[in-house]
Amino acid sequence: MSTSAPTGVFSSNNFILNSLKGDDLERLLPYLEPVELPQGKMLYDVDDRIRYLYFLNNGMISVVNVGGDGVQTEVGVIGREGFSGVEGLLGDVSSINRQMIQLPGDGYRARIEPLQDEMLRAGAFQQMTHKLMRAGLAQIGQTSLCNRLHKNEERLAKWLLMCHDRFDGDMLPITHEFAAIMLGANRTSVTQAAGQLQDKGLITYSRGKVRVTDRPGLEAYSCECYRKIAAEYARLTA
Amino acid sequence: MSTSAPTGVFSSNNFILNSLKGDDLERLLPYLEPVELPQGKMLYDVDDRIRYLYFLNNGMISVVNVGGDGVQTEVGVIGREGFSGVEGLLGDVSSINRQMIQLPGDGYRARIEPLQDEMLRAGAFQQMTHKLMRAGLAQIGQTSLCNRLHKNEERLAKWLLMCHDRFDGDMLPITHEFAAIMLGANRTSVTQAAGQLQDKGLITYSRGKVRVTDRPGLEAYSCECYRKIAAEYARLTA
DNA sequence: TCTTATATGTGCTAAAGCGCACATAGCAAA
DNA sequence: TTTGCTATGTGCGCTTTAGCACATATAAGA
Repeated sequence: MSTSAPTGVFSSNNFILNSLKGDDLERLLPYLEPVELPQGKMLYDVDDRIRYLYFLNNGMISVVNVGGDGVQTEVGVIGREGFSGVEGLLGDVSSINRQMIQLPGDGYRARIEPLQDEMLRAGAFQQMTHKLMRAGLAQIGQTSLCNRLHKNEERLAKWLLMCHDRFDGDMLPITHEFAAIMLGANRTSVTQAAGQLQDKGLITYSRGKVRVTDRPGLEAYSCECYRKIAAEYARLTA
Repeated sequence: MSTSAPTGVFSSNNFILNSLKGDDLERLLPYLEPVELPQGKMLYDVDDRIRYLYFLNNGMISVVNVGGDGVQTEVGVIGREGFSGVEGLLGDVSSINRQMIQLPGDGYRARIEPLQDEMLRAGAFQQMTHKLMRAGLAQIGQTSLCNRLHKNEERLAKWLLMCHDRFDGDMLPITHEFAAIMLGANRTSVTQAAGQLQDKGLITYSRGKVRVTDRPGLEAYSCECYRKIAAEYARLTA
């Protein structure tokens, strides 16, 4: 808290912060505060005013839409490849959806105001944000198709891969219950699907811990949506 | 073609063009060409280079994601409230998805280059585009949830309402077959759903013509997604 | 060790929707 | 009028998944 602004050499695992150099970075440094992000922490709920943007070094945010009767579905995820709260930079600071920490981690946060100013400059931050929105549009569109057309088992595989990409280690702290909420599916259906993935030797799990044991196999089994989304984000850093 | 650039008083039903005044408008006028948009015309296919942006006065574009095995689902629609090809303004001119004219109409098109320049200016066009992207993110997210959680009949109602909003008159040129593709559903399932909406007195249809006979009833029957999306776009012009 | 909360296993019924086959009906061109 | 194409109606079996209910197992804490 007290040593909020990193000085001198700055380093981060966040792809966006990492891509900034010179003045583009210098202007932001004073506003970056390190934060710990515990599992379950809600960054924004629907219609909340966005005050901070979060740049993760590790961990994963679930971006969730909420239906009229309280049902939810994840429409996208955010990890070190991006930052949360982009919509706050688009002329209105209210959050479109619910965003919460799905996998714990750490990163930096910055008040939204200096970043709004940055968006008015045709600089590196604006450019990266635009690219990120492009990838975000691709992700959310592909997820929409996936939600409609693919089976729970494939969607679970895809989702575990996306988690695995953004979290250090092979052991993911995830319960069937939570995965079900994210996938917009029934808990028993997820248990069914997870059981099948386990039978195929792709994962093992026990009481809230899912271990990815055969990453290539999981990729092969997942629907093409995983690859399409990953490819879109790979272009960000290419 | 020859009288491409409207001069003097300019008027359009397109909300974005309409919102521009003074210099912000003047800079674009030389690039605007009137276009007719016949049903079925493909504006961009996946990975196509985006050369023109389309500003509709009337009609509707379907934004469609395409799966590995050729299956498709609509992930969003565009009418006079926006313009097509926003992703071309985000650092890469390749199209993320397939975009085609679902309901015929007319409008203007402009080469992408002057609009890319415009995006580097903190002017009215950039501002409107940002707001539009915000609404687009909201639409596509809500559609994703809808695709996952709501029944075909509700989704059909929602889709017909979105068509109705963007097309002049109550008679929509739509076949069950085409609606099925857009909804990512079976043709027979759409026939089933359409039959039920007709039984309820909300629509009538025959051979590629769907007539909305009870608009308020259709709104009441549709899932909340319609209202949420409409509300988000209403903020654009508020 | 005992207790308790939570995570997972499993069995059942039912609904939704797919996928296919085939019938019929309306429209248009010859 | 005839022909043919396209749009819609309909029936049926099948898969997936929802939605329950309840059993069991594991971890954490008293």
